[in-house]
Amino acid sequence: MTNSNPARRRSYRGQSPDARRAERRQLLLQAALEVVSSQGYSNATVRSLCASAGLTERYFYESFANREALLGELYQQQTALLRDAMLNAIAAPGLSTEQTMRTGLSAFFETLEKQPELARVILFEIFGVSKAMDTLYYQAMEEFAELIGELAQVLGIAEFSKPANDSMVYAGLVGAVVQMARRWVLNGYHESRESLIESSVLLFTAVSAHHQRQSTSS
Amino acid sequence: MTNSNPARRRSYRGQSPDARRAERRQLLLQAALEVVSSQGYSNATVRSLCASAGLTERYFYESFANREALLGELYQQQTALLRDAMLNAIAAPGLSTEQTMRTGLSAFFETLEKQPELARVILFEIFGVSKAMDTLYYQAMEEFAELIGELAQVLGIAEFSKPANDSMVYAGLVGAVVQMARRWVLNGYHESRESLIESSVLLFTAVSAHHQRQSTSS
DNA sequence: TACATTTGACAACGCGCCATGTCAAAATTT
DNA sequence: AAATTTTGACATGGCGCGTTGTCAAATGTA
Repeated sequence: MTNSNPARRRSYRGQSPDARRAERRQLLLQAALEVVSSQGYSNATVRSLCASAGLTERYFYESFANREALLGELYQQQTALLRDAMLNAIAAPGLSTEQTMRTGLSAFFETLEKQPELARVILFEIFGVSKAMDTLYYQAMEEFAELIGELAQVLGIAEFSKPANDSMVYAGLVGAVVQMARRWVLNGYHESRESLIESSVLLFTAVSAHHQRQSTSS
Repeated sequence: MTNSNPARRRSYRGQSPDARRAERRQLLLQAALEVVSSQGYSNATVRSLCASAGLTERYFYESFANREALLGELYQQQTALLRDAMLNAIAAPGLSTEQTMRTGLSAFFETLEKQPELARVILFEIFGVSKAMDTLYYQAMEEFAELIGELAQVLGIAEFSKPANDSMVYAGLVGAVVQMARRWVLNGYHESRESLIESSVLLFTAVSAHHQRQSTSS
């Protein structure tokens, strides 16, 4: 039995107990990324995850309450990677409206192309796992929509004419880009990344231009 | 044991064996719609489906090979309902481009609002069930995108400037509308249907107008 | 070297489900 | 009424999984 007395905890392989725990946790997350992206969530059993991580079941429950908790962590981790890539891209100073859109979308598709496991988890394997998981997904979609909304504010293209609803339009744009990405991944990245970027920029540009025209013609 | 000799098959309740089979099949499909939309697919076990249909397990396997086959039928049935509603709406003669878009989208959101069980199944419960199920979903999305493409041809707004990809743009539009619908349903249909229609029409109009401008300015 | 902690391999329990089977009661025909 | 088909209620087997537990081997400490 593991001794919980702190005075008795030992170093192993030159690592403290906490460091070993953290390492095992990372191994499990890495294994989850591999197994879930290649075999699907339903085949990512505790046994297969542990086997892939080179650990035994006990260490699974050391770091995670259950399978769902692990996938939740994985999803949040991968979503953060994607979001950060996009935020870093558009943080460059002096970008025009269209350049901002193109840069952000470019980072989005580039990340999905260079990290296909991330793409599978975020775009496909997250669904139908559980209510809590679905909530995570819809929250992430909402966050991306809000990000677009904030950018629209800064870029001065917000507030569409009633009765259209701004945040609904932004949600729609997110849905459009995500659907394009799904199609892209599903077809084995057959089309060029450039093509994806241009198709999505076209949508954003169209909506932006439409807004300009409406607000100047009124 | 059921006698397979046709000469020995009897009428019951004034219905032929085939008619009774068909009725039981419909009962199961109706039960699937209710149970899946209210409890989710994972809770739609063979037992609960049969209990809701007022039948016993044997009759489940009389009409369907397994749970997945039933949900597949259900999905195709509900998707057909939605598609037909839209096709009937835009079949009205003498509609302008914008009227066609508005009419089709109006039928889309109206169907989802008046048939919330259909909405749950089509927009949420279909995911993560199985590979075959996912394929059905992506095929349906592709069909809707192709429908938009055909309409664009007829309305003369197809062929965007390269390197954007037409069918990818159409897929994006489908993704946008579906995402809007999901948000709407998820928030308990809080917004008015009119608002949803206008937000989605805005996207379509923007893309259409963008195309007109690009092709006339070249 | 003696001892305690950590680790890995694996067994074991309980659970729910799918799928099939059993059997008597109900319904219909002859 | 007797015989046969159909039906409904329920039992059973088989399977995989999550989760906990056992125990010896490996690795560290004193």
